[in-house]
Amino acid sequence: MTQTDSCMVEKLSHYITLSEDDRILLADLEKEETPYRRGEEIQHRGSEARHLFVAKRGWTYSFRVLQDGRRQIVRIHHPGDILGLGDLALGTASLTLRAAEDAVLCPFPRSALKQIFERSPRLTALLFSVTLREQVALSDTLHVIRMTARERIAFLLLDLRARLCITNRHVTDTFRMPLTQSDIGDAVGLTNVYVSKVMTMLEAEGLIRRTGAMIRLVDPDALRRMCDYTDRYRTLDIGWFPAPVID
Amino acid sequence: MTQTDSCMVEKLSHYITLSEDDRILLADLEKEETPYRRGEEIQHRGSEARHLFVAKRGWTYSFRVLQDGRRQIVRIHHPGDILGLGDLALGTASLTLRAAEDAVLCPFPRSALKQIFERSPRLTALLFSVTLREQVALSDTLHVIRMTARERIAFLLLDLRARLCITNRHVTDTFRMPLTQSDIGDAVGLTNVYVSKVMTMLEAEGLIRRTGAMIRLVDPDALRRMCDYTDRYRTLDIGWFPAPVID
DNA sequence: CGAGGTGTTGAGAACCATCAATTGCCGTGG
DNA sequence: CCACGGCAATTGATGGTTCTCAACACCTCG
Repeated sequence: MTQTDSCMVEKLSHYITLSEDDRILLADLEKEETPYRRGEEIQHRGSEARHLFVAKRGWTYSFRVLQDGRRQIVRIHHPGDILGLGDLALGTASLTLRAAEDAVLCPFPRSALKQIFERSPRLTALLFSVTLREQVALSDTLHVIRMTARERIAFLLLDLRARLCITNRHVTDTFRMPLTQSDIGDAVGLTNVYVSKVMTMLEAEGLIRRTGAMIRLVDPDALRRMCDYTDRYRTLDIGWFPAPVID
Repeated sequence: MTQTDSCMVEKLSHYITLSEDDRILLADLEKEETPYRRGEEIQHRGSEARHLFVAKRGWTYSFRVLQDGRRQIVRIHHPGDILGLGDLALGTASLTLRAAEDAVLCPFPRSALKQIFERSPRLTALLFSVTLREQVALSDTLHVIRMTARERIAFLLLDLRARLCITNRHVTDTFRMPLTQSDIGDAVGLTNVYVSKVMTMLEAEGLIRRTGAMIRLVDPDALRRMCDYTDRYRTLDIGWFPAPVID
């Protein structure tokens, strides 16, 4: 039972040692499973945000449609992420959530968070920190969206890789990319046409290598210098956390 | 002593009734005061984020410098805001913090948060929610930065007004704007030159009116339609909050 | 009175968008 | 097995929004 079959627990254990009670609280979030097909809408902007989700399998993303029809993808979600937290403060979904490929999510009610807040200050602090880091990631996106197209693409690739490394330690420089070029464009503020042109250029320059749905960062250091990338996911400052509750 | 002389307490009281212990916990954050001069740097990106701040007087902003020297202002802070929360997860400041005008901040150590997490789940939930809303605000910024220059400026003005309304109920359509046009440009991804051109246009069209440092939104509805603005600050969903602790 | 910051205005250039056409791939159905 | 449709990616020509550079007016403050 202490065996980890949840990528969320695995992801969180990367930062602190979870108590038995913490694991029980977290297991509660993954009781239920719902599958979604590629392209399917999971939650619509404006709808009541009744529950949150733990991502179990497959990539998903949150986006918003501009008045002229273009999309802005705000965040790409991976297995182990908690989805819909941002809307907790509003009660209404501020973004539309969609499956980028076939995916499985675990919906859970908001009251489950109440349990966590009341029973484990330490786990609460961890969830708080993870949320804060998402915020930093958003401000990074805001920063990179003002750079040139090349730099934006480089940033996106490095960031995806860094995030995949947390749950999957043996991800090094090659990973699977289930997003279309339109998705990529909507994430960094470019058209699919220009994404194609830039990626073709990057490949011609020997910085990346594409084979099917796999992508390889041939020269990650060059990419990093290009867009001034810093990995936000490797560590988390837990110095200020409350001590574990003594049972 | 229950008299509110803190704009942070006033801001938070806008959403829930604070217990006596909550007020004590919050008062602890504002024990110390530090003044800053207009343009002065409060915290530098990369430095150790030793403490957080409560903004007491004056506008400040967090920004990051691009490789070519341009700035991206990520967030504009008003009195009553808590500054530096985002960096709590990293231990290092991810953004530089600067005073947009003469300002007074209250620095407090991270351990003060530990107190709050341990003693008041309800106040913790409130701080968590306020943070989540900042996150939504950031995703709004990401959204608006893909629109045209006119729309970006309209959004910024509406957003500033909505935020000022929380602490200052009688702010209606006229408010003081201490930011330079360079600041405004850096906040929404434009040059000071273009900000000037757009604002001159907006004024010629009768949408806004400038007199000195004051700005008046003459036709807020037209501005709202223009950039699809929604006010995030009026309410907060507190339905899931833990119950107050019984003393 | 001079200096520096702030805002305004104009001319030209750049980056990326838009539009359009083509290729390749895959799953579907005849 | 092949024809077909649709999606994804590619490539080229043209154009627009905003940037860059530059000059000037205004105000405040030393």
